[in-house]
Order: sequence, then C-alpha cells, then structure tokens
Amino acid sequence: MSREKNETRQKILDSTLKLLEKSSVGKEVRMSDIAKDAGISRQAVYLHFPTRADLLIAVTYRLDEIYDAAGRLVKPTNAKTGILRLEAYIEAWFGYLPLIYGVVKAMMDMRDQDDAAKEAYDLRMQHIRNACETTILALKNEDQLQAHLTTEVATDILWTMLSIPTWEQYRFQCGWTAQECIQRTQTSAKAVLLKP
Amino acid sequence: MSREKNETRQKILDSTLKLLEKSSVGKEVRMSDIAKDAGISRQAVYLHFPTRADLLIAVTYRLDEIYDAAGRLVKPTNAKTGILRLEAYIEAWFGYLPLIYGVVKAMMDMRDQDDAAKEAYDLRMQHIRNACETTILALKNEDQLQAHLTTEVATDILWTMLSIPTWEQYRFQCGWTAQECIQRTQTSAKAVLLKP
DNA sequence: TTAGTTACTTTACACTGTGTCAATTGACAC
DNA sequence: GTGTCAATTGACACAGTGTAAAGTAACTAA
Repeated sequence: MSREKNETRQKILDSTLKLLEKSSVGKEVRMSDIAKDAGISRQAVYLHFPTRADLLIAVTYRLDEIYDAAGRLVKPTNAKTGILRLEAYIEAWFGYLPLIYGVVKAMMDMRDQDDAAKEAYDLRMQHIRNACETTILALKNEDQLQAHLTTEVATDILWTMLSIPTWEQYRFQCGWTAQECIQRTQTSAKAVLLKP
Repeated sequence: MSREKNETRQKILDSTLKLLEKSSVGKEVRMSDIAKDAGISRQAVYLHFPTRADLLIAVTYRLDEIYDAAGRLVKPTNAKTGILRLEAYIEAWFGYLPLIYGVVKAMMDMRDQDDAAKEAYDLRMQHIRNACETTILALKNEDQLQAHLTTEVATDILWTMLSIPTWEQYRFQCGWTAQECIQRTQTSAKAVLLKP
C-alpha cells in the first residue's frame, strides 16, 4: 500500500533531518546511520531514495515545508522602503539559515562529488540572488544606491554578504551570535550599498 | 643517499602542485595520479608522505617558497597611512590567492576528514586574521575607524571579506575578474570600516 | 668480495562507504 | 490461493586510502 510506503519515507526524511541537525559535519551521517535511526535496513533506504544525493535533496524540500521558507522569505517584500526591505530580508534569511544549516552543509559537502546535489544547491543560491536583486532594484528606484555601483555589482556584493560561508565564518570562526550576524550584516550592507 | 630521496620528494611535491593547479576540485587528484605524474609507484609516495594530508600540508610550504609569500604579504607593512596599508594588503592577498588557490582548495576539502589538514588550514587563516588585525589597529591609531566598531569586530569583518569562500564566490559565482575582486573589495572595505 | 643500507618496486590485502542484485518473508487484497 | 508490495538478509562490485611483505638494483664500506 502506498500509505505505508509514505510513512517509511517520512521516517527516513525525519531521521536524516534529525541526524544532520545534530552533526556539525554532514559527512558524518551515513546511509547506514539513517537506516538505523529510522529502524529499517540500509537497503530499504535505497528503496525510497536511489542515492544519497536524492535523499538530501528531498530533505531540503521537507525542511521548507516544516519551516515555511516561502512565507518567511516573502514577508520582507511588504516593507515600505528599500532600506527597510534590505533590513527585513537580512533578518529573514539569517534568521532562517540556522534552522536549515545542517542540511545545507551536507549539500555543500556533496556538491563536489555529485552533480545533482550541485544543481540543487546552486538553484537555492540562485533564489537568494534573485531576492538580493529585487532588494537592490528597490533601493535603486528610490535613488538610495551608491552612485558607483551598478545593480549587478551591488547584487553580487549583497549576495556574497549573505552567502552561507560568510555566515559560517561569522558564526563559527568569529564566534558571533546569530543576532550579531544579523545586526552587523545589516550595518555593513547599508554602509557598502547606500549613499552616505 | 638522502640526496636521491630529496629529489624524489621534490618530484612528488611538484607533481602534486601541478595537478592541483590544473584541477578545479581538489579531490580529483588521487595519490595514484600524483605517483603516475611523478613517474614512481603509488607506494613510493607513502614512503615520503605517510598520508594525503601530510602531502598537502607539505605542498603549501613549497608554495610559499616558490611565490615568496612572506615577502609579498609583508610589503603592505611599509605603507605610509592606515588606508594605504588596507588597500595594499587587500591587493597583496587577493593577488597571491589565485596562485595558491588549487592547493588551498584541496586543503579545504580535506578539513572535514582530517584533523591535521584542518589544523594546517586554520593556522594559515589565523595568519591572515593577524594581518587584518594589524591593519585595523593602524586605522584605529589614526582615528579612521568607524566609531561603532570595536577593533575585534572590525577585524572579523575584514577577515571575512578576505576569506577564501568570499573570493571564490566573487570569482566563480559572480564571474568577477581577479582585478575586480581587488578593487571592489578595497572599495567595500573602506565603506564598511572607515569614518565617512 | 661480501655484507649492509637505501630507495624503490610489485603484489596483496584491510577498511570504509556507496550502490546493486537476488532470494526470501510477511501482510493484506481480491 | 494467488498476486503484489514493502521490507529483509546476505553477498558483492567499486573506488580510494593506507598497510605489509618480499624482492631488486645500486651504492657504500669493511
């Protein structure tokens, strides 16, 4: 019955999620670990997900469901001014990132070995870039953007300030709190992008 | 004779360097590839370097010899003012990085699996951080630093702007040239760090 | 001349983790 | 009962790292 099939599928996804959120390094979570946690055989996992990459990708969709990514990241669109929107978006994204970090990290590690994982990761990053671009355009329209910046370059800069490795460095190398990451990035972004 | 031993050792290092500089992904370079390129057996490589991590670490030292890392990165110290020093350091580091990128990338990939590689990488990044700190202190002494920034936070920000993932994103995701990475980072750094 | 050392070779194997395959079991459905 | 479907067990291929042992060729030193 397809009902039972979906139950096991969910169990696998939930176990994967749980294990990835716990471990700092994505590679620590092996297919056998996932199977063990879900209480099924390793081979049963392959019955539902042909490869590790497929499983990881499926987990990212599950994540978005759980945390309502769409809702969170669309909210900044309502902001009255470009500057408020910039601040809101940084807060929304850097507020969401810690929740999905374990899974995203596993995807990043997988990129070099698996094209499907790379594609899935790049697609997600492209979404972020699009949001950055929209924000920059809002600033441009209000004539708030630094004169020397094209919208493209400004988008690149904001996108990189909001990239996962940047956040990782602040968070784990510099020891900033999640709140500090948000506030300081808001300040820096305004200093770089806005007219004085 | 230790003379022959050193010759082979050099051959291994040079082959590794060559292969890492060619390939975009560090993992593509296997121990057997290195041995083949050096014209020796795979086991002979292990005679000189007990593990892959040891070999990679040794290669980074070889790199510094070849490109005189010390000389390059010390030059900015001569700059007359803090601002010139900031600019000079960004130029020196982002000018050097492309030369060593292949090897550094391989080390980064290795970090998650090997503690020795992680340590070696972290040490190198710490050197960069120290240079950032000295630069920030120079700005502070000249009262050029933004009032709201402590030296520590300012150092963190500059360090992250000069991190390898940041450069990677500009270079490969955004498609900036090496020159653009330097100039735009100089501009951004000044906007974030300096008083208006 | 012979014995020892050194650098390296060849062959074989252990180990880890992914992914495949085939035969089997247990449950429920018509 | 016969079919089907989820899952199980056990075996295996494959890649890459690292270990181990026996052998070779060349040079060194009594």
